[in-house]
Amino acid sequence: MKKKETYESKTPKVYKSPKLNQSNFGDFTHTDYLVYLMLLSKLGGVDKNGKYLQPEELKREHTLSAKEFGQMFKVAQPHSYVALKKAVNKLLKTDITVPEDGTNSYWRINVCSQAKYVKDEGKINIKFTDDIMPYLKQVKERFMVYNLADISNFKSIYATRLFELLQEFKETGWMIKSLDELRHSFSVGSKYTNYGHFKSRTIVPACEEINKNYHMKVRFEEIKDGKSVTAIKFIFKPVLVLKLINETTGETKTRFIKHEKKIIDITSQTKLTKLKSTDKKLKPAPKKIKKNGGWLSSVIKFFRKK
DNA sequence: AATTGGACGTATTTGCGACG
DNA sequence: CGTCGCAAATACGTCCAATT
Repeated sequence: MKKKETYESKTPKVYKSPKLNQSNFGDFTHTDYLVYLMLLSKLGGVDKNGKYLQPEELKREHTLSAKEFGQMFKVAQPHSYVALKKAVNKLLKTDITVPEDGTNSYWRINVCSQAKYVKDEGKINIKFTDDIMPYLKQVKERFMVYNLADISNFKSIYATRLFELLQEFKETGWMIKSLDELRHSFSVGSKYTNYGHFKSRTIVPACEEINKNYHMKVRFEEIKDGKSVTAIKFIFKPVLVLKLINETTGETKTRFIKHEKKIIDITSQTKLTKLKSTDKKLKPAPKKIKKNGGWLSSVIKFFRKK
């Protein structure tokens, strides 16, 4: 029954460097963005030993079918074709903007150099550019990976983006972003110049939607400089990190205890009023796990300095 | 004078079924 | 697999009155 040497993860995962994660994606609609993410999930990967593949080893050309897209995001059949078609246009026309380290400059890069919609087969072929590859380099520090399925229930792009941003800090439990950074990552452009509008139309609904789907308890505080808000501090339940040590071999492993997914009652889904804080608490992670084939584990929390 | 929050009308997206 | 077209849901721009 057990299968070894899997090259492709059964659950599609998105691999990104923080910079790519923080990038601005122009005028992608939510569906365009999902197509882009799904393509990214085909790009990254691990080898048979579970090691991340480095850019040189990655395949550049990928195919995405309307069917698999529809299944992943529960998009009705006819619509997924249209979605792919439109996304092809966007992917070719739009470039993404990535902040450069230590400066206020931005790089604008194209995601793909070729894209085609294969008629009668309902799929797209795209070829990623050289420019995006460095951002897929798997460096240990804060490299982020998450399951595509994790975001499949989000309806708004801001929820998706906020969720992605929070993934970088999932072990920390909080994240501070300046308004400018947020506006950049949310790609709002010149929209919502009024802070109140920005808040009520992006930050608040995004937090609500994430909490609707996960026991994550995201909330935020406004950080003010004088009277005006300049940054937002997001606070949420961090994931637990289990460090496993094999006493006999001295080998170590790391396990993450993710946020529990909420089960959404489909019957009441149409009009979800604000969820009361009767949410079940996260199952407390065991402080000690019994010896299990030589693996002894203890809970270690990691803190990261900002 | 400049900022904010609410409200409202319009434009854009999305969901869905019929159908070829 | 793919098109069409309509209805519902969201997103967005803008105006206005209250606030500082």
